[in-house]
Amino acid sequence: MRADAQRNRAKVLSAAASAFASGGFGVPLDEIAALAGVGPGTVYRHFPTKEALFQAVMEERIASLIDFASSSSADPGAAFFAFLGRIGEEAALKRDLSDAFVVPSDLQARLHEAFNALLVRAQAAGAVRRDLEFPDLLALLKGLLAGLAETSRPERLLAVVMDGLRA
Amino acid sequence: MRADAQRNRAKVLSAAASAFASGGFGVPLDEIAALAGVGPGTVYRHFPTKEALFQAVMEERIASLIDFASSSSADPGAAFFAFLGRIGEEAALKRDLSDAFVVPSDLQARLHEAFNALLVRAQAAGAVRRDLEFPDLLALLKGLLAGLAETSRPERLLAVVMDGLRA
DNA sequence: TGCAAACCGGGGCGTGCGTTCCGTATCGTC
DNA sequence: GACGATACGGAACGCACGCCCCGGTTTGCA
Repeated sequence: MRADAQRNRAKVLSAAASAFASGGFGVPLDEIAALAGVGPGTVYRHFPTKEALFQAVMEERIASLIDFASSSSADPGAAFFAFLGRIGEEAALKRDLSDAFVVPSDLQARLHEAFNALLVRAQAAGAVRRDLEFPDLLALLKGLLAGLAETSRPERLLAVVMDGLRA
Repeated sequence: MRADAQRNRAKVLSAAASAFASGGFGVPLDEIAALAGVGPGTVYRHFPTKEALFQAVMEERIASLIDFASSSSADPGAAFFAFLGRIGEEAALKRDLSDAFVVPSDLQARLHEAFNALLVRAQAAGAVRRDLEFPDLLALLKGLLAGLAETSRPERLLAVVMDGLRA
């Protein structure tokens, strides 16, 4: 790969990271290109589609989330709520995390899987109410994340939902 | 008003009601026109803008909601949760209710006001946790409504949030 | 029944977006 | 230093949407 191409790829990635973080997946691609000091065509040379760019940006963050979920503590309940808290923190700062649950990709699938595992174990341990299935939790989470992005005190929302989830 | 104009206005309103209910505010206006068996121009003859049409459709439903909130029972806590339940029921059936909280209009303002009053009284009565202000509740509700529209068991989500809201 | 006013339909405009194309500039090699 | 391959930029395309306009039709009153 040519040196300038490598440079531009990096610039695009970093511009996309900050643009997605503040505007979510919805930011126009032209805006990302402008922020990177590059034409839209250049973006498309490096990433075949907008979703691919989004996925590239989210890759390590999601992987880290999944790690966090997998390397959970012994207490399933604590692990579940810690994960929820972590997601909440991050979503309050960066708008793109909530889109990572919505925009389809294999990242999304892996994230769902990890989260589902946490839920099942927490329910088995009696820490989370049992009358809740994963799709319900997902719908709730999507809504919560959307709400987190537009309130000034995300901890409150998170606290409400967490309390509601306890068995 | 000419007879055919009256007929068309009614057809547009009823088509819009069903279109908004199943697709939310986002449904293309051309789709509503087609459903009414009418051209887009005709829709704009009767309603100056898409938002005006939406508002016309929601008018009585929102008014009924506000009535429900105002003519509340003696117990502030019960009134608050009954209102929440009512909203949840309706939002589970019709996707447009959640947009009524988002699309700006005087309906939106009146709805917010009524809901805020319920919250304040329920908190004063000790039925709802006090570490929550109206904007927080609103953000939570928006998210919840968005989630309700895409889950198969809306009662679960509603139950979680309600339990989380209790003092 | 005839005529003017009101209304209808759908084609068309402007906008914003994701995506593609291609003439031009840049890079790396001989 | 020159030449081929590679990458760049931004103009252009296709699409979807909200909204407007105008030629033709329908309506209701005289």
